[in-house]
Amino acid sequence: MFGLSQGVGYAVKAMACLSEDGEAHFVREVAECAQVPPAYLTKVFKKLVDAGILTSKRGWAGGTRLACAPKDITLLAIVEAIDGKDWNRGCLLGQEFCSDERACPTHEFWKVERQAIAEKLRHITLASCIEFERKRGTLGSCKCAPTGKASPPPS
Amino acid sequence: MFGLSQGVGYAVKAMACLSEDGEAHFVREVAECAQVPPAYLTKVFKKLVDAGILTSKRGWAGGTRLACAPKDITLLAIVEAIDGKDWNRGCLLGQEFCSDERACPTHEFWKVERQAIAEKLRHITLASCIEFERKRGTLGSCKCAPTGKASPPPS
DNA sequence: TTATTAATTGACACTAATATCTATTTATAA
DNA sequence: TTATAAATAGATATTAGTGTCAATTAATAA
Repeated sequence: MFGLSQGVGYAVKAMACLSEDGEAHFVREVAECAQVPPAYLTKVFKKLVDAGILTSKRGWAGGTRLACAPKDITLLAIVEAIDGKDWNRGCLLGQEFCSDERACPTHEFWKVERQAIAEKLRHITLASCIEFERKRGTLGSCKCAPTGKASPPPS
Repeated sequence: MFGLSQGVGYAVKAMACLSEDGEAHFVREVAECAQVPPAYLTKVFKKLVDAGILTSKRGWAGGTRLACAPKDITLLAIVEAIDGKDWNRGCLLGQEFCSDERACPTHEFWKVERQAIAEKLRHITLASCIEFERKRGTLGSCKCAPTGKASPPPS
């Protein structure tokens, strides 16, 4: 009721896994590594691909990978890709006709706050999230880890 | 996706109408004045009554009124009544195991921000909302206005 | 006591976010 | 070319918030 969508949380966890080696990985592997619903993650990844944050390739030896370095992917970009550009628009109290000209009691406060939140998300990159995810302890032990890149099945 | 519930907005508008004269009014009158769905407003009012913010009386010449003066009703109390005490709990990025010990990149920032939001809502009272609602121009012309108290039908 | 009134209660739609499943499309190995 | 693999697309299920409706309960005038 107050915060970002579940999809954003899934995206952050999953992309932290992808950050490990910069290689392409299968959605099901990433989902297992990040412990998020695999089928739902395909929908989340689609939005990130459309936003140009991830790239994907179909078919044999396909997969999904980061479009650029983790330090160049901001949380704001991820949030906008998943929740839309208007994710933090609107009056805190939900008043339809709240504006600069006719301001609700929280208007000025909220204008500053939501801008601060957006700026914070703009300056935190995916790189910062890796350390957090590492503390989960699973990052190095799943197929997304450098030692287990998305290799085609043995021929 | 990012903000308070619709119910909070309805509550603020409706209680601003009730603030006009401090008298009891019928839900349907308040709903018309505030231009919110009447049937849904009964649900919202029920939560406010349970929280002790409104009082209600059934039957002939019944109605709903503020339990205390507008200046003594904070937005925080309204929000907690409608969205629950945990309305701003949890990690901004939705990470289940985010904590002081294992902090996500937004943890400290968000801890400060959400506290600031709660404090802001704690110090804004319903009295502050009346002026905003007055600018809508409808407050003085509906049955919630002082001249049109919830009078029993003419006998 | 009886009728009327309005809040209360519970059951039922509608919508968006979340979540799953199947079919299709695309890319590659063989 | 054929078979296979994996993303993509589309249909459907689930849940919570939103919203409506009808039956019930409580209060008061008569």
